[in-house]
Amino acid sequence: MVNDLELKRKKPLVLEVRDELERMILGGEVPAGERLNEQTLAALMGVSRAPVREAARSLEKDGLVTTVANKGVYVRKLTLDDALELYELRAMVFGYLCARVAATGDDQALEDLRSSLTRMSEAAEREDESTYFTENLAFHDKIAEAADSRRVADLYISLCKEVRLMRLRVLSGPLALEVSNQEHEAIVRAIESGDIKAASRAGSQHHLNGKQRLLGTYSRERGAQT
Amino acid sequence: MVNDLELKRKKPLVLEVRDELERMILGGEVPAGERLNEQTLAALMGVSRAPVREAARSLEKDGLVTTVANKGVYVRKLTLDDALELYELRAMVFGYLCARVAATGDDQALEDLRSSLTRMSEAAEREDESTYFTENLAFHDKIAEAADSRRVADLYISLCKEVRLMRLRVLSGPLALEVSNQEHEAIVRAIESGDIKAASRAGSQHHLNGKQRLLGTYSRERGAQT
DNA sequence: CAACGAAATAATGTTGACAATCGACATTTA
DNA sequence: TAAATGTCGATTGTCAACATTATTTCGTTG
Repeated sequence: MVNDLELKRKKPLVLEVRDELERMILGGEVPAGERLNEQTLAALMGVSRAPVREAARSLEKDGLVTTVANKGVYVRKLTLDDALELYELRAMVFGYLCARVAATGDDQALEDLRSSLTRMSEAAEREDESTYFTENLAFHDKIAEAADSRRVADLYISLCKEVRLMRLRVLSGPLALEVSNQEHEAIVRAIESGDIKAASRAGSQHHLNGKQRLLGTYSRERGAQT
Repeated sequence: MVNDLELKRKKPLVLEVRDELERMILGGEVPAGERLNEQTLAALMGVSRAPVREAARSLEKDGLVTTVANKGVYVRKLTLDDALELYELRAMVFGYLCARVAATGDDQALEDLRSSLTRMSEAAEREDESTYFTENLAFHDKIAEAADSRRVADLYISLCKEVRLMRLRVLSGPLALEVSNQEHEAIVRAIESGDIKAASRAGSQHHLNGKQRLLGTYSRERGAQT
């Protein structure tokens, strides 16, 4: 439930609202294409409309919603083509990030990545998709951070959130987790070796493979439909 | 029949403010790092603070300003490293856009690009840097539009604005214009041929060359400085 | 005289009310 | 009947006032 962001807040009000809205959107509580009513949401959270507006603008910055003048903000609806483009763009950006990490050679970051790798491996063996999912996000975030490029890292994180709008489950089934983590390991190896081009390739390829998995999922669903 | 003047007058207030602020920032009227005072600007433009805030958020979306909680919005200040990263990111994205244009094969777009090319060539011969500058922007925008990918095109346009924050004049001198336009022609040729990879390479290389020109400018300035 | 702290100041954050705008529905007219 | 127009309701856009936070100033104290 979304009721009452209590008064004992420590974070700025706008962030509270923003996080709540983001959770609702990415969690699928509000379907794609749905309009977000300012005053309704403001009343629900017990705040005024201004912070809701600010939060909506913030979400727009991340591509989660679109604003139509005099009409309101709508949860962004992605077509399959949009998603495929996002995958390609994200693949490029991630390749760039991996290359930068390989170039800097941050030992601490590498250690973190390694431990993240083992946690994912364990989750994959247990077929614990939920844990794998969150740890997977953390792994990618860590690479983004280690690349030491605020601007590009923010873009990458934003792109990942956008992709999540489609609420795809391409990472389901024990095999998918295993394959995905092998790609992660390839990325870390390339970074460790300091081979910039290899790191870029491994990073890009990881998301491009995700795109192929997505296409596979869709054609399978289409085949199973009717 | 549509009356342009009336449309301009009826343009939403927020856009009015946004464009004015963008003009002031990109035009260099307000220096980088400067704080934008909400009520001062509101009073200056004869509006309330709300539209100024909205406009500021919009500019933040494009990376022209940064917002610090409880302190205000500041004109983004780019370090040389930031700019170099932006050049690389922009090069990737532009390569992607060029590849897409090559893949779609839009004849109308190609014709527009060709005519833009000749206009730039003429401006280069006249050493008319101002005209070349605006036509150059239009050329790149056209490619972004023709790529038929709203999301990526917006990102690219946004990146170009960000780069302009540094107010660099890498495109000065008759030779620079000539060289730049040769790269443009290479891009169009690659697109015409339908060679996707060549188009991607040509597009990326164009901005990467720009990065090198920027580095050259800086080292020259550093050399002349002391 | 330097250093610390509290009050004054100025800015942003937040609020509720009002105005402008858009879509839907009803009414009129050819 | 159907097209055009007028009205109504709902929602966003805008505004001025208040609350909170950060900074600066200035007086006190060691």
